[in-house]
Amino acid sequence: MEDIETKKLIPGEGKGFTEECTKVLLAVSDALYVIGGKWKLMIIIAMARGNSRFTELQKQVTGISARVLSSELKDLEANGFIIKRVTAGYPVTIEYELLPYSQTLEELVEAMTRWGMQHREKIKKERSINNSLQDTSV
Amino acid sequence: MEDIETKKLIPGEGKGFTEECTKVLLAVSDALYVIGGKWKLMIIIAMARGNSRFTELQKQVTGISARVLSSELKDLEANGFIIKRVTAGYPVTIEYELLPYSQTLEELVEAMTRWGMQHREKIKKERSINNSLQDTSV
DNA sequence: ATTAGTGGTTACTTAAAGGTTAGTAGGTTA
DNA sequence: TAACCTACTAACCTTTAAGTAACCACTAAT
Repeated sequence: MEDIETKKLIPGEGKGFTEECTKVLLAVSDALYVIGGKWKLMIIIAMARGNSRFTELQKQVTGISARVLSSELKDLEANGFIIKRVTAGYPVTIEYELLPYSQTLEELVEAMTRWGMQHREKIKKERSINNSLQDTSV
Repeated sequence: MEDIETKKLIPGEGKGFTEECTKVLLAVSDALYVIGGKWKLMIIIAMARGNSRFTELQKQVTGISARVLSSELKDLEANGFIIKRVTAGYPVTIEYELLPYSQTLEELVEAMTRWGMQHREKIKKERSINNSLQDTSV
């Protein structure tokens, strides 16, 4: 896919293309470190779709518990993706808002969404083929 | 970002834009389920860069243990990303090859790589700003 | 006064992921 | 023959992620 031309071997280093590969590997593991895990992207997506209250998020992101949502929101705030906004008033309202930095994830989220949809389709097709071929097996 | 027009509430369902959001959420969680975790993408990247032997992969994907590499390779094979090829010969050689389906991940991997690099830069900048502002704090 | 909802926190527990060490079965090197 | 390399696997242990349940402070309705 990519062309391998640099190939400047450090004396003592193994066979070729280690450095360029290592850079990519590092970047991907950085990304996974910050937005990996089951919930972080899901919360950001739900927020991008208009959910900003704690209970809204808990309903939209099905399966998440209050404890996990709470701690994930703190992580996301610490990493500069969201901000917690407390509005004083008769009922104090708390809202979570996306910060501009969360928009840098758009491309990634879209790519992941496309791939996930595509993959689900693939699995569905495979299952139907398998079912029609061997229907009697356990 | 996206326009909200469908809004066909199922009677009994909550307030708006739940379905479109749910689709995206489902797709993303599907993707995370298959390629999430610390290692799967890293292994695919290392393979795309020319590594095909077990020990090569273990060297390139720094930090992975033999046990984990072995089980991840099995997962990747079961999901149709790679194939294990055993070549009979005086020393039997075992090679792992990417299957065409792994190419569907290209867009996603590129997006993740770009984001990861960008993020590392951001952190670096933030750290240098903080250091120059308050250097004496604990 | 009781009940219910919001927005959490804390403590406890379980489940999953990953690491460590050792060992095996084959082959090669010296 | 000993020591080392490849490609693992098994057993065991630690760490992290996530789930459960209870509880708190506040509001609002009955």
